[in-house]
Amino acid sequence: MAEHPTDQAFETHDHHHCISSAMSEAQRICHERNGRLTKQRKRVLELVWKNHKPVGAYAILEQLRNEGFNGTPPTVYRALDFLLEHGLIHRIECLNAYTGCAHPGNRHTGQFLICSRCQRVAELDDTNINKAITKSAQHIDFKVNHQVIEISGLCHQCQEQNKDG
Amino acid sequence: MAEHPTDQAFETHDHHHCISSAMSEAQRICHERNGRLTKQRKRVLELVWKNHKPVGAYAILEQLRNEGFNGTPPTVYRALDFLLEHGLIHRIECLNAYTGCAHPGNRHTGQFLICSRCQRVAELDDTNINKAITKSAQHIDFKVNHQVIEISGLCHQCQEQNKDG
DNA sequence: AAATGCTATGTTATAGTATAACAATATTTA
DNA sequence: TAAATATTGTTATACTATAACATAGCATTT
Repeated sequence: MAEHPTDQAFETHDHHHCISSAMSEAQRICHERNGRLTKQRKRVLELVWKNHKPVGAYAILEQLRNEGFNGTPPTVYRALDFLLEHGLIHRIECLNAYTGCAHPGNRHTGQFLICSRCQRVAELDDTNINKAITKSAQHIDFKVNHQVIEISGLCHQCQEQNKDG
Repeated sequence: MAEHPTDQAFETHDHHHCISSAMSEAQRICHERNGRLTKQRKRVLELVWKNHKPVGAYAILEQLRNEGFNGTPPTVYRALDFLLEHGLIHRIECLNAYTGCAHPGNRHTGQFLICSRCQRVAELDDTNINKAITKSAQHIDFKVNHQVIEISGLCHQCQEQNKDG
């Protein structure tokens, strides 16, 4: 866990690599934990990883239907629940949407920078933020279980483009 | 803004004081800004302040109806929007619920400790958390606009009571 | 007071997000 | 194979939020 772990989501990068790496990681993790990455779950994970923009459950549903999968809300929510449980995706509360986990393995809570212009989300895991929160919680003897940290604003690229437009 | 501003929400306290202080602050702020704290808006604010547990829009709606107010969703959401705009309440994203702002005045973003056992929420405004986030965002040139920081867990009192029960 | 413009509320309908409950099927284990 | 477990199918419904347009209230000017 770096002090300032720059996520590449806001930079130009080969996203195919993100996807394939996420998928093979998912395979590995599920195997390790005896979780079954079924066809539908796998496809939902791929759709979530399509890009770095969080995607809503009903958008996933529509995609699945287009592809001939069975599609009703429970199908999608079950797959999402599975993926959440195994730490393969995160839910972005302020968007009611889901995004691929950048560092899957065990269920953890991330910190998210959300660009309100391009919709991309970068996942951080900044030690200093975690420390500050832990310290503040300890101070009033609050036992932390889960964190939602979602920072909205403008990524570097979108700040530049706003100057142009 | 203290370094560890202990909010009293998790401590036993005279909540009538919270309410009356919140209401008079609201009056003052609205007057200052030429915002109209109408009868309905005022009543919604009171209901939000009923205790330190965030309350959903439809729970407010039901209360209003019981009291003979006109009640449809837009009525409630409009009141909530007004109160949010004037920094008198906060929305808790992970609960889809609303809670009174502990330090009203200008629209700001708080940090919330949410007890998953007693449902009470304490609002913090911890300098170190803010600093850590600012620093992390600056590092990748991300321009922060809004923060959602919601920490779920157990408050001191509920940790104790879990040992008993 | 009447006319005007603005703010707030009323009203109906609908969009968007998520889960309950039970049936059927597939997979693993005994 | 039978029993147990996990996954998926299916229908219905709950919960959260907003769009769109009509009406009413208040403030300012004339």
